[in-house]
Amino acid sequence: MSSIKAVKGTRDFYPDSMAFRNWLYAAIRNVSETFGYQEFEAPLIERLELYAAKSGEELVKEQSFVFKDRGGDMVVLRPELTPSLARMIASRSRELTRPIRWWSFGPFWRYERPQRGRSREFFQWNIDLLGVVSPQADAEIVAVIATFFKSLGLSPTQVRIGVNNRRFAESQLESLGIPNSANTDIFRLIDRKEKMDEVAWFEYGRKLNVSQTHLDGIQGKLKEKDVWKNSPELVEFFTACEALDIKEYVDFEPTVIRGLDYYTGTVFEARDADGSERAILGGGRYDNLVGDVGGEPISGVGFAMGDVVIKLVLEKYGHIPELKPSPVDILVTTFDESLQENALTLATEIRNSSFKVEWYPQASRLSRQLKYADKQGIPIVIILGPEEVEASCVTIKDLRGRTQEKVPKDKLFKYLERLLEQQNG
RNA sequence: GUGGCUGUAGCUCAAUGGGCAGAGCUCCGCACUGUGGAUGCGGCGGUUGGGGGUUCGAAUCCCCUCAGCCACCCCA
Repeated sequence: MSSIKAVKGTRDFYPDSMAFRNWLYAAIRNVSETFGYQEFEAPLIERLELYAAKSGEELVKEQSFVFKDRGGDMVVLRPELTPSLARMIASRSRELTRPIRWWSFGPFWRYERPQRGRSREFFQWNIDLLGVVSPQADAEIVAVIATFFKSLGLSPTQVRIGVNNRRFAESQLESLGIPNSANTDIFRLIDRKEKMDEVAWFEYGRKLNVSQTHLDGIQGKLKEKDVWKNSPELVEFFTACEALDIKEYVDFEPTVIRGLDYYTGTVFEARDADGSERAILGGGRYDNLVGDVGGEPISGVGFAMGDVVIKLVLEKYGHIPELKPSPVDILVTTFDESLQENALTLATEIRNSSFKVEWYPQASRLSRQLKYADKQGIPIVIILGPEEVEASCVTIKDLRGRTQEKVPKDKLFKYLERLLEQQNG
């Protein structure tokens, strides 16, 4: 038990969890690039003022790591990426070719009580499409999500993407005679609908000074799953989803509103289908964000996904593959002390032919070296003992099939190539 | 920030009502000096999260504190 503990809410990434993180990163990169998005990164600390403009007030005031630096400036460990993105876009807004498709994967911090699905330091995938305003653009971002799920083996019965539109929600409220000025509270109320039982929900509504008539009206509206057909914007959105072949993942969900204030149009979130975990990701369209930090207004649509909940969901459905700890495919054993140099030379030769090779760094018993290869998930072991040296060959053992063969040195590389192709194929 | 549950070996957990801190797994060694996730034997490993209190005696009871988990809040 070490006496110095890790900071609360942080996680140590030992090689096995690092392997998962990199696997997830690779899947994210793959999907992002499939749709033409370009990777970028922003600073991990920003000036406090950057978040003053928008973000939910609470996010910065209550839930961020804020410090005074040595020069006396207030800085924040970034709790989210969108303001940084907005700043970066704003400061080059004339020279960036539009549409802008950017994505990023990096660490974020929020000063909250850690619990299931939530830590104080987490990794987040952000992806945004800026400079184009259309339901089709919104649908593309949702298609990125669906494609991502598909690529991980998550089926439409396992995960769902709920979509709504804030402007449409506002018009629905107007039709009930609810003034726009009440929207912040009402949106919060709507956001809770699925999470509370009916009695508690009405109670909460009354606390917000919403009349019984309005509460009944809202409850009624939230039950109508087809009202989106009255919104041309949503109709176009769902038509685009069909063209993008993702409709099976997507629902109209009137209770999806999202917490952050800067969303203006389409909003969406993805959840585990049975709703037992917190939201996997959330996002939507924001119209004015870049203008708020001093650039020309540019509209965008995007989302953020944390690494914690998606991992829980993938674990739940058994979609995380066996990730082998070692990055190499080949282990060169050391037979005995006298052959140590031979082993080193052999490992170097193989490495120089651009294979990934690990050398066993001492002359332990052979069974021990084989056990090591097993545990590290290294599929191929090369044995170079006196017999092999005598015959100028090596023994290549394939741990996957429990087979082995003596291979002349001049045919070694071809043989290895063929073995490893089998693995990838 | 509020409330609840839990902290015992690297990990998972035991320890009758307060009476000698244990087991499994892991790790290391040996059986086994040319061949694997098996088996057997042995070994390493602990201020019982930390601090204080009650007691002849505390892993056990009480208080404080820290951490983890769960719910709220909020959200990825």
